Amino acid sequence: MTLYDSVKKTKLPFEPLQEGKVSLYVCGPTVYDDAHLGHAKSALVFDLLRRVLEAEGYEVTFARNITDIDDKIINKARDLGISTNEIAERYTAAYHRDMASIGVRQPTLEPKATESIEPMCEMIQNLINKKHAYVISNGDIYFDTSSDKNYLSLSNRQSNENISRVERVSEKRSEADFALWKAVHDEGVAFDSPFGRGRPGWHLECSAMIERFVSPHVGDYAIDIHGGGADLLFPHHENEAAQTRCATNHELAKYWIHNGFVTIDGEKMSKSLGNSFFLKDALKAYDGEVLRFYLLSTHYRGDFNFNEEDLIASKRRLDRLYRLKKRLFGLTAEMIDTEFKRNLLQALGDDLNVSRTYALIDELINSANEALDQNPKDKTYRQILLSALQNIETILGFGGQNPFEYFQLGLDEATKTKIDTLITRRTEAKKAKDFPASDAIRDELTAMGIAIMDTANGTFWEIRD
RNA sequence: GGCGGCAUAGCCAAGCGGUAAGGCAUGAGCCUGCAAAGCUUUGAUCCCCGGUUCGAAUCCGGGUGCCGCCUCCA
Repeated sequence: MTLYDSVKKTKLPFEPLQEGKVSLYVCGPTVYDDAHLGHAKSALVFDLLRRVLEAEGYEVTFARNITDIDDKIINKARDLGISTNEIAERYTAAYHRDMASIGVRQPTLEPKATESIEPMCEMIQNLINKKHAYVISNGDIYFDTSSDKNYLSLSNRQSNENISRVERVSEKRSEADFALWKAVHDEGVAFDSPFGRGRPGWHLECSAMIERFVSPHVGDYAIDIHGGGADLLFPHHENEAAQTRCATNHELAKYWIHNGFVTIDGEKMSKSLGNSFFLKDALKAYDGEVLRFYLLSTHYRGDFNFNEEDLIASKRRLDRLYRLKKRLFGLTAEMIDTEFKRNLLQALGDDLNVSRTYALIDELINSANEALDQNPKDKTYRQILLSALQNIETILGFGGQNPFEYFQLGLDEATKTKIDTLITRRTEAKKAKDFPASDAIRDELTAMGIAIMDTANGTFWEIRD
């Protein structure tokens, strides 16, 4: 397969460090608030990449960290009058719950910053020994960016001299130098270390965890693929890369993958604009699977402008998949190697070309409906179709629900019973050729937001949006 | 100011030099007691200007317009 490397700025054939194995690390959330649609998009992109790599036969080590200690967490804990642990646990659980609802699988490794202090200290010591880091009088430890001749090569910047001069620390050797360790002298949240009480810098966490928990330690790179949102390229990934390069003498990642932003009305979500859209709120209005299908529907590198019209159009597209699944209902899956699967992997293997992938699915649905109209009883063909749907479910993570329940989500049993009763009465009226009566019942159902469809196998119903 | 991305039918969106995928919406037809679902069908020369080429949405140059990073950020 090929992947677009956002550092080399070109699509490259993917060749893993180790035969048949892939190490993939993605920057996860800082757990101080609920996940928004941007977190969802990023998680979905790398969940898809992981599934595709697995479908290609790779053994994938997929790591996604949890930053569970950070100024934002500390501030929130102070505002709410509870401990940082409570905040971190609350939002870690929320993150897991929200991601599960859109079909994001748990990573194989999920290291937490607070449980990785020791490897971080080891890396700091290493950097100090190699003169890549220095301690200032208050105990803070900084990375010396001038000591890394490749600094800024990742983000392709010329110099960092024109950055804004907020919070000037006079003892820093260069404005570009960043903290590896921040000494804590009061009663604040801190960890014991060989450098005294303090807290680790954010950038350090990823480098140290990768080195300790993820890297297979073969070849010129720590891991195969490092991913994250496009806004992390600088300074976060630049700094990670520098730390790893200087501490270990190998580069951090062979491939860098960055996903585009989710925007609302064309603008990036941010606290200051007040246009954050939390995933949990989206889930109140839309099914998690529909959100997955929608958020995954355009290429991961481009920005994604979230809006309800497109989401509804997207849902209608997914509906077609489930209507086909209805037509196959009752068959037991019996996996057949399909040409469809090869086509699917070929499209996805081209830097996750989901547009082409979705088009393949649409074409499958179209040709399947046509063929089933012609020859509804072709058992072999039906098995092939079912296998294809199974492939979609495994690789793309949607289409796995019971097709009847998919169209009936959110309705209580009493309503469902009422609908069934009305349909039974209508069927009787139809049998008696009492069409005014049967149409009146259909109007009643329509008013309830229910659409019905008569088929050879009986009358089915769906919720209309 | 520095760096980067994007601009394709009403909307979303592929395309990576050889004559514009797919979906949603719309109009028409088939099917249906009538519908729904399904099927068929309807529509763009690709932001503008110049260049390279037998040939460009695709390459080069110059514009215009959006967006992002450079501060915590998926």
